[in-house]
Amino acid sequence: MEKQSVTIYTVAREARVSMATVSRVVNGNPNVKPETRQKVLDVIKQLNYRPNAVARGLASKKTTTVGVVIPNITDPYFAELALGIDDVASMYKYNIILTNSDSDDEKILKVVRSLLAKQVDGLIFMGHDVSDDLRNEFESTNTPVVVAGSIVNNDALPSVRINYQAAAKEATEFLLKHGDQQVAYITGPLRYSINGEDRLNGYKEAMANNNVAFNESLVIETDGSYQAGYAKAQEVIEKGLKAAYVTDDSLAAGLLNGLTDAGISVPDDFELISSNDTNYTKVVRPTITSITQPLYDLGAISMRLLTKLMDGDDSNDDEKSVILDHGFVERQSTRK
Amino acid sequence: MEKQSVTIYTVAREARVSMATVSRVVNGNPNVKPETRQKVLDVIKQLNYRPNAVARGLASKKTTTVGVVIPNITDPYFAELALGIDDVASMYKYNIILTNSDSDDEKILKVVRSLLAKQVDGLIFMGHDVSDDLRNEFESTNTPVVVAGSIVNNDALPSVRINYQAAAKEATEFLLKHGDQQVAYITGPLRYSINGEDRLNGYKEAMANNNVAFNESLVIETDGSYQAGYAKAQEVIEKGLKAAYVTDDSLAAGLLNGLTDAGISVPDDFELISSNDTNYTKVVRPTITSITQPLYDLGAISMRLLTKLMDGDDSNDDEKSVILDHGFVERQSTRK
DNA sequence: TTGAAAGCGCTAACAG
DNA sequence: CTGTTAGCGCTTTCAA
Repeated sequence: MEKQSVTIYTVAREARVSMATVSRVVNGNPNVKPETRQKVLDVIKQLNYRPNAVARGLASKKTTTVGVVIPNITDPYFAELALGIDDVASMYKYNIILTNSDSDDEKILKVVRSLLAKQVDGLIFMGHDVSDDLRNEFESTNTPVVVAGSIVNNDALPSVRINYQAAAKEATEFLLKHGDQQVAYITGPLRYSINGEDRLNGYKEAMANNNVAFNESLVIETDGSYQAGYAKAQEVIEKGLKAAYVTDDSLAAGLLNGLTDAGISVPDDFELISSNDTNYTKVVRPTITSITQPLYDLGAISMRLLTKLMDGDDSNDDEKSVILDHGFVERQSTRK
Repeated sequence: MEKQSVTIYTVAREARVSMATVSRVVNGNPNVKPETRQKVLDVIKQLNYRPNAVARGLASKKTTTVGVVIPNITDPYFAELALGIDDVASMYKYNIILTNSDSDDEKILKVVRSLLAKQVDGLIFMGHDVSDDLRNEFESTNTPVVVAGSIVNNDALPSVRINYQAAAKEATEFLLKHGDQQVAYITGPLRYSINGEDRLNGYKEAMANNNVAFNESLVIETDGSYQAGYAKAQEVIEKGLKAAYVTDDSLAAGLLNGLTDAGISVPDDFELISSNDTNYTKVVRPTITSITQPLYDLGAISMRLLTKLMDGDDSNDDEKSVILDHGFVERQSTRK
């Protein structure tokens, strides 16, 4: 009992007009006599006609679909951005092909190619890194690309982010001003420029500003996970550290819980500041003092920027990159 | 400097073969002489030819894309399912159009229609409810649909889930056996059948089994959010309650923190069990005892089932619905 | 205001 | 093993 599909041709025949006319009314073209329009509309409703977006895409070379690559949907940081992206996308009548990249360069390349093959009108890339092959791919396509959050070393591409270096500097100085001389820098992979350059530079800058020598052994690298944070509590205790600026909320939450479970009292015995202001920082106890980022807006504005690019609005090449304001919120993981 | 797009025709001409042959090579059709294949492959590489998936979709009536509707990406429960879906999808070479529905019936209908217009090969629906219009939509399309998690009143549609009633019953009985006679049922919206029927029935069943009368005032309805849980702590304290089975992890986490911040000690003064075993239950302190669900698998198996349906494998109509095993894990929010 | 007709780039018989 | 030929369902000139 396969339903017979009703096409634009069926409608045209039934309404005794041409396909062109049907196409016009479907697309809201004003050059149609009201009576004709009504007649067509009636037939469309009666037949329950639904335009085939694939055919439309082929003919018009627009798919009203944008690709979004995300390292991991279950990461609250990126999920929040994705929410902003999706909201604005649907506001502009775009659908989103969302693909997990697992931060794996091979897979990233694969999905980007697949997205491009599907003729997405634009692409939003979230990730920690842009490999050479990927950069190549982006440069050799006409499809506009926007980088959202997390990447900086990338002036070639339009991007939306905050000033990670300044934020890290402020967080570190906050700790320094509390008299913590040995502020650790506990981080996700340093090969990601956001960790290995921007934030680390901010950290160093704060140290320099306060005349405390940079100490390599205070830089503690992890994979950025909750588990890694939990496990590092031991090392932190052994080293007798008293404070840390942490680059990821999951990492910070893990560290916090590891410390607490080991009998260390935060913030009395240890002060902690994190970077992303995701739910992690608010759900744990004590809550975590953090740099704040407009997560939703980071995504929303990326998508908004992309719509402009897709509309061919290259007018202001100067503002291809958008830096949003960040903030800072004191919670319970630091002392008053 | 718009790049001239290279089509199958360009390749055919350059390789001095027909489009059909190029198509065969691209699609791995074995009926091509090795030398010819090589020649075509060379030209493809040289021209950097990429097949246009939209054209392919139009011609073949397959888009290798599936639609996924999700209430909210940032909800860890659904995000985990989405991860499973995406992994299996990419395993089977499908892309995913992921759309947030905000649990809004109007919007759900809109996105489902849009997905169908885009000729997705299949659809995975995550949500709390299926409105009449939506059910209608699903029934009048040939596109296979699988419901993943959360919905039960829906025997018409293939679905993948756990036995929510049995799980709720076990959780409630655990509390009852601890001597808590006044076990509250703190829930998200009761209009969702999963809360208003399945879990509630499990709760009642447990009460009946243990000869404790069902008490309407122990059923506390909320919107299911962390904030709602936090706020409800007050009411719980005023009512002098000592234990609760909670239907959502965010809700449970909020309640827990609300209680703790109000000076109530969990589990000494109050026992708490939650339902979904998301990160929430593991990150808070005390950690939350919970029903466990194979979240990732729920998604993965939904997608796997969908691939079968898309392949037209209607062979076993009997097992259209899959019920996965659930479990239970004791953590710190209940006494030993 | 409307229609005819030429594609969009590819797949899928069918014939050879 | 390979080529020819219709489409897939729609948009978009171009004329009328």
